[in-house]
Amino acid sequence: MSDLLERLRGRGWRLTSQRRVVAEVLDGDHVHLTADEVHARAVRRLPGISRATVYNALGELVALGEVVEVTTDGRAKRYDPNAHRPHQHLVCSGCGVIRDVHPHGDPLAVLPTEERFGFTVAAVEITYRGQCPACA
Amino acid sequence: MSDLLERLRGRGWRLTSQRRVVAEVLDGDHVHLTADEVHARAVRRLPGISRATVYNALGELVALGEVVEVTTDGRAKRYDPNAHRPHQHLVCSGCGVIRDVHPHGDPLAVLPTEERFGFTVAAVEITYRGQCPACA
DNA sequence: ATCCTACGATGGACCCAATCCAAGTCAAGA
DNA sequence: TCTTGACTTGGATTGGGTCCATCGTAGGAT
Repeated sequence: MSDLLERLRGRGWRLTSQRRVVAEVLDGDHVHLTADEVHARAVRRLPGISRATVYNALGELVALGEVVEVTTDGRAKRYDPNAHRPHQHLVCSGCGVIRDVHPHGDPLAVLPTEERFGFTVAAVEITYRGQCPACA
Repeated sequence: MSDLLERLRGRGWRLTSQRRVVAEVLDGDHVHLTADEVHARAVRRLPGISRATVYNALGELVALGEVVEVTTDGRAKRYDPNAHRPHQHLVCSGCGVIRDVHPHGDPLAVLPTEERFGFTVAAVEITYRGQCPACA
């Protein structure tokens, strides 16, 4: 975590108590929190921190590549702090729980050139859907 | 299209002029429209059709498996009438244009058993991201 | 240690997509 | 043709997110 804060400072990120708390919340649990959940946890550590500030900090962390946004349900975006380890997501259609998963091979490789329509393809996001053991 | 309407009637779908128009709009162009875009086109054919009705009809078509919802940008959901031909999506990070694509092989097969955590995996959604020729 | 100032935080208004609801309408079976 | 339960309507409401004017402060300069 201090690695993260150091990295951010090195990039000219002004280190405020609010930003520190948001970064700590994301680092604390290896989960997929919504912005409101991040805000709720941040408030516990720093009462009075505003929702707008949390949104700002999350947006900056995403822009800096430290956190990735995932939208698995068409509702609130979720923030995944595991940005430096490439992975995909497995989502339970029943309860919505999300697990990080690692498919075999390079997911980009299975898209043939003639199916790329001249695009320069840079990234791929995969969502596997099914029922978790508890919901099945 | 009349196939679709017949199929829906066969399933007890009460065929109203509004539902007919929504189905026709989706069938007309092979595109990925937002609910508001569907509404705008539906109004041209049936002035006065309400947004709520369009949302209702779209939700029913999705539930019936005739249309799939796609959320590629965290904003408005898009409705893809090409539900019976399995495919994935290639999205331009610049202009947002969406193309249907067909990767090689079975996308489910690349997820090893030990990465499924006991889930019964039923479906997979893949979004490839890159720059289209015009934006590159 | 103190000052300066540009960058960050605040919260309340605002926006967009979507859903809800009570009242009115109508498809289609009898 | 009648009847009725399913469908439509539009206006209010919700949920998630953004905007903005004002206030506060991190951290470099002195």
